[in-house]
Amino acid sequence: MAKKPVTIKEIAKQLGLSISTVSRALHGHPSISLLTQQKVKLIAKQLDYEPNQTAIFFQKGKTFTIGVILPELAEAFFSSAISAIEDIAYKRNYTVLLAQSHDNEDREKQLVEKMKNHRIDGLLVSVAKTTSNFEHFEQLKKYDIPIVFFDRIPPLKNIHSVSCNIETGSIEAVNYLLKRGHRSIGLINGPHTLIASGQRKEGYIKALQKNRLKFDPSLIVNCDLTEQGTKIALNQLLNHKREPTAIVTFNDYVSAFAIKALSKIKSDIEFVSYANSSVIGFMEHPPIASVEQFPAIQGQKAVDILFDLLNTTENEESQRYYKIVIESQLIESKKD
Amino acid sequence: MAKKPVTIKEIAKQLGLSISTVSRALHGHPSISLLTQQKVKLIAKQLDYEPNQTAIFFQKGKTFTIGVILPELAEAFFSSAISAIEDIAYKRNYTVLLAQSHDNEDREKQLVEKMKNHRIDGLLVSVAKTTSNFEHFEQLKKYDIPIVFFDRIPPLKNIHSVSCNIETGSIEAVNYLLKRGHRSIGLINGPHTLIASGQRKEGYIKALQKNRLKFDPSLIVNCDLTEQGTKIALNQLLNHKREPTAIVTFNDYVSAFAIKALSKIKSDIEFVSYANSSVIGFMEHPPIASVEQFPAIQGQKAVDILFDLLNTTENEESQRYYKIVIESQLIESKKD
DNA sequence: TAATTTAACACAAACGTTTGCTATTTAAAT
DNA sequence: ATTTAAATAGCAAACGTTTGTGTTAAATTA
Repeated sequence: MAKKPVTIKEIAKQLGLSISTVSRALHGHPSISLLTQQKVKLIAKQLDYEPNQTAIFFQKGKTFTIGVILPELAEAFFSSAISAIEDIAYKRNYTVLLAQSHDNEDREKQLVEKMKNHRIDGLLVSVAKTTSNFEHFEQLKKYDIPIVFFDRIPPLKNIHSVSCNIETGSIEAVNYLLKRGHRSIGLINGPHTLIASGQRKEGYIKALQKNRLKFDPSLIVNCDLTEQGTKIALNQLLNHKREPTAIVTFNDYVSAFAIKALSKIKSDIEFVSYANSSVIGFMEHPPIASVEQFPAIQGQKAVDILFDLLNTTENEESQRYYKIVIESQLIESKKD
Repeated sequence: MAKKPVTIKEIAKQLGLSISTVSRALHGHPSISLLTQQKVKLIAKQLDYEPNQTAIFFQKGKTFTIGVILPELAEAFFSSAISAIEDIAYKRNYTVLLAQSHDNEDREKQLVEKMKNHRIDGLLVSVAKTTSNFEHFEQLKKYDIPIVFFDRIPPLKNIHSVSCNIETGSIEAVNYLLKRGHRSIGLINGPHTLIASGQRKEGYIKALQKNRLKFDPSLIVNCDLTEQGTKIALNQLLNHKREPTAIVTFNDYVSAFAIKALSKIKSDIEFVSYANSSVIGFMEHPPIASVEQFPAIQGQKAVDILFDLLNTTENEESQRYYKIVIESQLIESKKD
C-alpha cells in the first residue's frame, strides 16, 4: 500500500525532459516555453505530484517553520497567545513548532537545542519562571536564528521583545478605586519571586503617592495564588485595623477565590484584578474591573516582528533591536 | 556573523577520515574502533557539531514530527489536550507541528495538505464542527501517514479513534440527581446540530427510563451556549408547570450563566454540568457535580496509539483499527 | 550568407547524511 | 608459511530539489 510519492524525476521521465526543466517549469521560470510549462503542470496534476518539503528544506536551508516555546499551554494566557501566533503564521504559510517548558529551565534549554536542530527559521519565547541563565538563547544568535521574546522577557540588553507594562494598569486600577471613594485599599499580591508581583506593587504605591495618600505596607499581603493561600491572605486584610473596602488582587483567579470565601459573610468589598480572563464572565459577583494584558496582541506583535526579522538580511538589520511595550488597560466588567 | 554550521565532512577532514567513518563513529557503530570513536566524538564536541536535522529528515524520509490539528487552541479542553500531547511527544523525542482549524472545513483541508507536505510522520486530529467531507483525511492514508482522531471523531469505519462516551456520564448525572430526591429534572442542552447534544439527551432519557420515570420532553430546552441564550432557556424551565428542582446543563459555562442569572432570585435549584473545567473552582455556587471528559487522557491515549502505529510496520498492523472509548465520569464538586 | 543573438532546454554539482559494499590490515588458525 | 576470519575503514550511491553553466537549434542581424 505504501504508495511512493511521485517526484520531479518521474514527471521528467514521462515527458522526456530533464529534471531541471521540470523544476523550472513548475516554478514558471521564463526560460522554459509556455507550452512545456503547461505540459509539465498538467502531468504534475495528473500524477498528484507534491513537492517533497523535506528535500526543499534541506536544499534551501530554510524550513518555513517557527518555533514557539511557552511555559504552559493549558494556561489561558498562553493558549490565546499561541492561538494568535498560529493564525498569523498560517497566513504567512509558515508552520509552528510548539513546545512547553513547564517553567523548567533545563527543559527549556533542551527545547531550544531541539528547535535549533530542527533548523527553525525563528523562535518565539516566553521564558520559564526559573530561568536564570540565558546562554541557550544567545547560542541561537550564532546560527542567525532570530528570537523574539514576549510577555516573560529576560533581563538582557540586546534582544527583541514584546511585553506588557503592568504598572500603567496597576495605577489605573488604584485610581479607579480611589475615584469610587475607597480610601483603604488592600492588595493581595503574588509571591515575591515573581517579577509581576513587584510590578503590581510598584503601580499600587505610585498611584497612592500621586494622590498624596499615605501608603500602608501592611495593606499588602502576599499569597501563593492557591485558594487556601488566598483565604489566609484575605483574612489578614479583614482583620486589619483599617479594614479595606476594596481589594486589588494578583489576578482574576485570586479574586474569585476571595469573593467565594466572602460569599458566606455579607460583604461589599469591591475587587479589581488582573488578566481580564473569561472566568469573570462566569462569576456571580465578578471583580468590578480587571487589568487586561492582551495575550493575543502580544503574540501577534511578537510574530510580526519575527517575520520582519526573517525578511531583512542580516546586514540591513544591523544593530536595531525591537522593544515593544504595550500598555495594559483597566477593563470595567460589564454589568448586566 | 553567519556562522556556518559544522558538518560531518569538516570533522572527517580534520581527522583524515572518511565521512562514512565519522558518521558511524558518531553512532557508535561496531565496525569502528573505540579509539576512533572517541577521537571523532571529541572533535565533534570541540567543533560544536550539530547534526543537520533537515538533512537527516530528508535522508531518512522521516521527520520525527507529528501534526496536531485542533478546532481551537484557546479552548480549555483542547489546550489541555495539546499540553498532554506535547508532553508525550517530547518524551519520545518527537516534535509537534500545531495548527487550528477554527472549526472551518476548508482551513482544515489546507492544514492537512500542508502537514502532508511537511512530511509529518503521523497526525492527530479533532475534526472541525463543520466538516462533512473526509476525503482530505483519506488521502493521507495513501502516503502511509497514520491518523488518530480524538474527541471529535468522524463517522467513518476504518479509522483509529479515541473518544469519550458521554452517555455514561449523562446517566450517572441523572441518577445522581434522582438519588438526591429530585423528581423534576431539566436539561439545558446545546444546539441540535452538535452530536454532543444528542448524546446528552440520550443519556438523560435512558436514565429516566431505567428508573421507570416518565420522560417529559418539555423539560429539555436547547440553547446556543451564550449567556443570553442560557437565560432564555432557563426562564423556560422556570415557567414550566413542573418547575425543575435540578438542572443538567450542556457544560460548566452554561451552568455558570444560569447560576449567575439565578443569583438575584432566591433559588435552590441544583446543577450538574459537563466538562468539569476549572471554572467550577472559581464559582461561589458551583454545580454540585460535573461530567469529566478527560481531555488530557484522550490526548495522551491518542498520541500513544499514534506512536504504536509509527513503530509497527504496515504489514504487521494489517487491518486492525484502534477504537478506544473512555468513559466519562461524574465528578462531585468538592465542597469547602 | 555568415555572424550573432536569443530561446529552450540539458548537464551536473550541491545541500549533509546514511548505508551497502568493498578494500585493507591484522590476528588467528591450519 | 599459507589460508581464513575478523576488525577497521573507505568508496560511492542515494534521498529530491534548486540553480549556475553548457549546449543546441532557431531566429535575428549585418
